[in-house]
Amino acid sequence: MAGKKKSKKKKEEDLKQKSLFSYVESSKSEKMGEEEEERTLDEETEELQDISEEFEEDAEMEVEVVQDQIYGEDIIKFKKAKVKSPSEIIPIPQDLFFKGNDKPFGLKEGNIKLEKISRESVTSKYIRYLIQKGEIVQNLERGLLLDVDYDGTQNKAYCKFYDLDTGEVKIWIDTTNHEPYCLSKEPISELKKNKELIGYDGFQRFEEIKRMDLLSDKEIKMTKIYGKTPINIGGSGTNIKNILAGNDKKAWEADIRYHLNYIFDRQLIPGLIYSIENGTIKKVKFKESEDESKKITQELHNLFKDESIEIQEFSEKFLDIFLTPIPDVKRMAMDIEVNIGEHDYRVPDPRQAKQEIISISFVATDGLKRVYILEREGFTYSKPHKNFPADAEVVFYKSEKALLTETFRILWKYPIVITFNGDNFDLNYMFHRADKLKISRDLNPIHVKRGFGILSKAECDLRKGVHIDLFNFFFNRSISGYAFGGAYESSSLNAISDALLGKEKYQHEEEIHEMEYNILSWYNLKDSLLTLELTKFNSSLVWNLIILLCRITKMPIHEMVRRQISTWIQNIFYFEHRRRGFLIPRRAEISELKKGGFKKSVIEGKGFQGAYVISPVPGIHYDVVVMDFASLYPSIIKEYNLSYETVLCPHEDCKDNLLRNTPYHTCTHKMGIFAYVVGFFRDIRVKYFKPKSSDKALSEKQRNYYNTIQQALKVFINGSYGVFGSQNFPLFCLPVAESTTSIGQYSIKQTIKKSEEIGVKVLYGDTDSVFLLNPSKDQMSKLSHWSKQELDLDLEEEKTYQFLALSERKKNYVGIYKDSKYVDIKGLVAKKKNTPDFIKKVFSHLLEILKNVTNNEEFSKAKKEIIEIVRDNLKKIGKSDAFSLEDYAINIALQKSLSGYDKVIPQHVRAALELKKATGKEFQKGETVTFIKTKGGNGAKAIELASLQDIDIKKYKELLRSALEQILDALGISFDEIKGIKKMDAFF
DNA sequence: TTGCTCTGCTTACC
DNA sequence: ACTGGTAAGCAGAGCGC
Repeated sequence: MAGKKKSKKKKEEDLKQKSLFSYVESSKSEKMGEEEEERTLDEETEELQDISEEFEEDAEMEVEVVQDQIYGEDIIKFKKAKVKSPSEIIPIPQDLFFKGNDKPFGLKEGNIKLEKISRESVTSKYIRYLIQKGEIVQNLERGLLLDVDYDGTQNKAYCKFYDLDTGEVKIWIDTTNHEPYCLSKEPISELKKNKELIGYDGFQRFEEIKRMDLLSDKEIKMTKIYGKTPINIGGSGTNIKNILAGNDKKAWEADIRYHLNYIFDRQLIPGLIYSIENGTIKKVKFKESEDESKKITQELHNLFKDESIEIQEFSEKFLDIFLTPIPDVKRMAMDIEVNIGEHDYRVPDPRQAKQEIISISFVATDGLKRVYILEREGFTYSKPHKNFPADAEVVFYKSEKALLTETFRILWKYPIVITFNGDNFDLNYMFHRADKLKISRDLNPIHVKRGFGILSKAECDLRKGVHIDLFNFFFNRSISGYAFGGAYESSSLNAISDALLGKEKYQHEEEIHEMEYNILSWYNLKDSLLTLELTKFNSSLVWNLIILLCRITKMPIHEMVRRQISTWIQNIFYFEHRRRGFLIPRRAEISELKKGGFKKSVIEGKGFQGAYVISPVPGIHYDVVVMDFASLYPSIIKEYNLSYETVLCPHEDCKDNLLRNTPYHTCTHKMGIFAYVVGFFRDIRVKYFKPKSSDKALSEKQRNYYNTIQQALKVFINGSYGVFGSQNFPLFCLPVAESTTSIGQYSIKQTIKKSEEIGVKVLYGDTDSVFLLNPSKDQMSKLSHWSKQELDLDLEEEKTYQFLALSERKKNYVGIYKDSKYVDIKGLVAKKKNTPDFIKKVFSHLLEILKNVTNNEEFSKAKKEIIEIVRDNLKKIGKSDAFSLEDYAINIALQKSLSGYDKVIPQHVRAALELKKATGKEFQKGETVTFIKTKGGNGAKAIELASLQDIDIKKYKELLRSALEQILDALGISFDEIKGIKKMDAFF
């Protein structure tokens, strides 16, 4: 137990003030007891944690107690349930069975007759049904805008609003007569000569308009070419874009999907609140009259009063996305279990939907807790599992068709449905399974869309409600990395709920298909409980984050949760272009005008040169202060006015306004679009929401909310530079990326120079930081002031190490914080997740000893101990009583699919292939293979197939040696000296 | 077979 | 549809001896 606790604690430190998670952890204990719901759930987990107790009463289970080698805990493993003789089988009580329900639902409700339209999407049909029923919303007081999409049958955009007064989803169809279009720089008179265009069936009409062309910094006349449908603009096959291209003419803004275009033109902000009056939508202004919001508005106005007019104007326009309170909504989580055959390790294919669905659970914010279970032969009824909540119900079904039909009834009812991996599994599976079971499509609430791109992952939406697949959201690299600070290592429900909620899934040894009803129902319900809880914990932090991200990105919820940072940022900038009447440039326009490439990258094959890493001064250092530039790249982008239109701008008088350390100049007339958008996000976060998030004068709930905003902003601030530097970003501009990093290099190099000038030794630094040897307060403030003055950047004190061990390796060090004594390990092999546990254990042992070192005398003492430990452990490798098989396990992720390895076949791939052959287990891209290094054969064996005798002792000794060498190096201990006793004596 | 270099692959840091 | 570059370290592959 001790070991586990420690690792948790380290994590906390790591994340301090870096993630939402840190906030979660610290606030959890205070909060308990405050909220009724939270408490019951926590109690449940308490009970859950004691699994041993839980199963002592269960006579059918054979319990095996194993000493866990990693944490020294007693882990209980369950053996398969014993096979029962038929006489033991207890029937399910009749009153627990589903009793039938004839009430019509879905499109069957209301006796509406709809004509058939071929190739119509299921959602389009539903919208026709609503139209005929007169249920398209015309009046709505307060609706949270969740989704915007395009309906092919009506050829119009439509919106899904969550009615805050009734908790229902209301669908509204565009009443503004918005039409699909693209732009051309040709005048109408020229375009009229294009017979192909004029004669094209999808062509509608021309309109002369004006746009600001940022690249030339001129307002230009353009022609808006309207098409009949979005497909006529830039779909596949013949369309206006292609007709223009065929005539050597170019189309602008033709590749933007219609519903996004609609959002841009109408300046809709998903996640904000709208009213509808006689079919017309209007944004509901947040109540400025309230004292609190008045105060905040005033504070924010003051904050930006000295900034550029671009930033002031932008902030004016978008303050309400942060200030409008986020309503909590009614929502339901669900999860299904299917009957996977014995020894079948493959994930069932949702499109085939071959296996029967045996259990479905529902948990909702309105208190619903329910499991539908299919009656199957050979399974025994018993009273509910001990931890099964008293307020949850179980309903048994004799037929799978009835079970699924009743599930659909529930799905139509809830406005928001939360799943974990519902896109690729649950919803997808149910949709196809329903077809197989011949359940009418009119009852089926699910809309399966083929995803875009080569991978073409499925996207499952609801015809009426809104589906949020949390897997998608948590899997998002920016969310896991920036918002949650890497708190969870894999994007499994188990890992995420463990990390964020401190709760785990129900652990099971038996296969799902052989679980008794009581186990199955609890297992199934637990998943839904966790899934819903993930959106509810910490005052609905995740839900708030989702809505906030919709507001910032201006993306409909269904799209926001499924796209990555690059699409988010792209959308923000497209929206902003349209808002200000700027023409969205074509990718090629930028790259032809602004070629760049003045310096090669350090690593071959990379697009441009990146950051500078200072060579460390090896050895032991005491009292090392780390100073770093606060969000270096975003600051540079703002302060140096970097944007695709400002860098290498066309103005003659800007040409001598050279950017430091680059051959490029930047604009002196206007602030660039990248610069003011990123600048605004950065400023409002650093100067306002971040301080507010830890302002003790505020209530915890308020701080919580500010923290969520602050984290959401961080996602964009940290992600923006990476996106700007990506060739795939449509506004990519190489000189912008190069200038950002080049100015960064300049800044850190100048800082080293300056430090040395004022007599401070720089020991190390990476990208945006300098490690200073025992600087005085005065020296530090001197540096800070100098940086603000000379570089326009904030250089701040970040942390102090009482002890720092550097080797000659970059990105590798061990330091101990001065105040908290927290051990900060960077880069060392022992920290990597592919390092065997036994090495990590030895390593942490060494660190325990180093923890107390504050001077050289203590250090010599520690040295002796360390040598003993290392020698001792080297001997232990391979001894049967020393380490377990799991201790030797190496975890390596597959970066590609198994078949993608054509050049070399690494160990983990060989192990995976062997396991696949032996058991049929398929490994997907991104999955982690756990294997052991073995003597002979493959050199590697999946842990499932290996035993302790197989391990390659020599290899493991070698691994331990090299892992420890990294730290021993810095401590001035050579490995040979540890091995030889004679030399050891000489050493001391 | 051994030693060496180069490259592929994975994971870390910022 | 897809955020960036820099660095370390292991292991496979190829090659000359």
